[in-house]
Amino acid sequence: MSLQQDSKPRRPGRPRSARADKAILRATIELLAEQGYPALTIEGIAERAGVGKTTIYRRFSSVEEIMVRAFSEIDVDLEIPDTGDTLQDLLELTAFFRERAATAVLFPVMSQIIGTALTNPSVLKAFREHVIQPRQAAVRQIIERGIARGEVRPDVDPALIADMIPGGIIFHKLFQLPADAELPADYPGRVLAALWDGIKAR
Amino acid sequence: MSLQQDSKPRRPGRPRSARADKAILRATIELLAEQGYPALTIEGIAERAGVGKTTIYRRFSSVEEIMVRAFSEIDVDLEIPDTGDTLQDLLELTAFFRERAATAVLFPVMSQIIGTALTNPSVLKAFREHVIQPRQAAVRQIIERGIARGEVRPDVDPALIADMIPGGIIFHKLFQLPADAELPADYPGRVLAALWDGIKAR
DNA sequence: ATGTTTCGATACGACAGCGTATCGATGAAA
DNA sequence: TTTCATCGATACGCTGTCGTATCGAAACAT
Repeated sequence: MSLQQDSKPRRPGRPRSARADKAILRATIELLAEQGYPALTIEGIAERAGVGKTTIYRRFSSVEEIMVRAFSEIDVDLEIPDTGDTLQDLLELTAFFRERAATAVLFPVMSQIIGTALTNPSVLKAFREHVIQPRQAAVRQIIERGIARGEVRPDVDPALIADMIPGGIIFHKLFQLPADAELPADYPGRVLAALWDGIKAR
Repeated sequence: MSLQQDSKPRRPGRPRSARADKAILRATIELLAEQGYPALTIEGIAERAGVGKTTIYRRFSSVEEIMVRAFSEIDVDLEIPDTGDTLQDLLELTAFFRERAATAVLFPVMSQIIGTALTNPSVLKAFREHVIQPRQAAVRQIIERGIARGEVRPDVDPALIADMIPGGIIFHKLFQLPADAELPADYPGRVLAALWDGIKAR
């Protein structure tokens, strides 16, 4: 038995192109963000990625599979603020959320995922795991740190706050702002002003 | 000039069927909620409504037009609680939101609208005007009443609260709960517990 | 050099939904 | 009774996407 048996089976022939891999995933995210799920066809992805349909079908068997993979590859360049002050940490994290909600990619992608969730639960699942959960974990961690330091009331549910901060932001952008408008820069501060007195230690 | 000139032009021939009108709009909402936007085709609506395609094309020129009309017809059976106590009013209204979010119709329809908004802004607009705005106005009215009574801090922004309450609920249901799960009955109370100390008068 | 696999490109038949046209029947006004 | 738009039903050609097959060129191991 070779020691490399399952780590590097090394099949013969021309290796799969890593370039094509990236181009497919990139084209998928971009198409989804720019033109929406209905435009996300195999042929459309292939054309945008500069790749043959064959190359896609050799890797994936459906658009949904490509999306799931694309979300798995999203880099979570998410740093959890740690200034020593809970309110300041929350402010910085919320400002980061606002900045990302303004991004030309993340917000439209999320909207498409929401719409598609009814018929594609696996796509929603991947988005939850790779995009939503890290962000919510960041909120929870800050709150838990605050509780440990005595800055936050111990009976505050971190998960609830992790719903309300992004929930408020997303709702505002979805249903209040014009489609092309950005969230006001003072919105994070206003959200936290409404919440902080309810959760801070007394 | 006839006095009835523009109120009842009364064209000759067989009148449009009000029965068909209702069946089309009803089938549209149901199809959207059950199978999603991709399944919302003219032929699908016609079949479900028990109506000929001709009958639809005589009234609408696209699926989007039907959706806009369908939202305009949604009955806003929304009563604004008025118990004399602001927190109690908010609790009752939030409980109503929770109940509706559990509905088999409203929540999935909203999800489809969000997904479709990128390519169909007019549909989003109609949904905002006929579904979202009345609900947000209810929150705002309760808050403003509370401010007038001195129960709520005068510097609280009613619109912000009107974002955060439904935003938190929707976010939780979208990204936290399993697809078929209902919001816990105590969720409204927990949302308000987090907010109330931040907005109540001191 | 040879063998094997992937590359991008292209062609194929199948299918679904589009928007239009046409049908005889229906319902209300004149 | 006559007139006429609407009724549900059905057929039409068009288009876009599907998934598959096939091509010669390219890439890597032996």
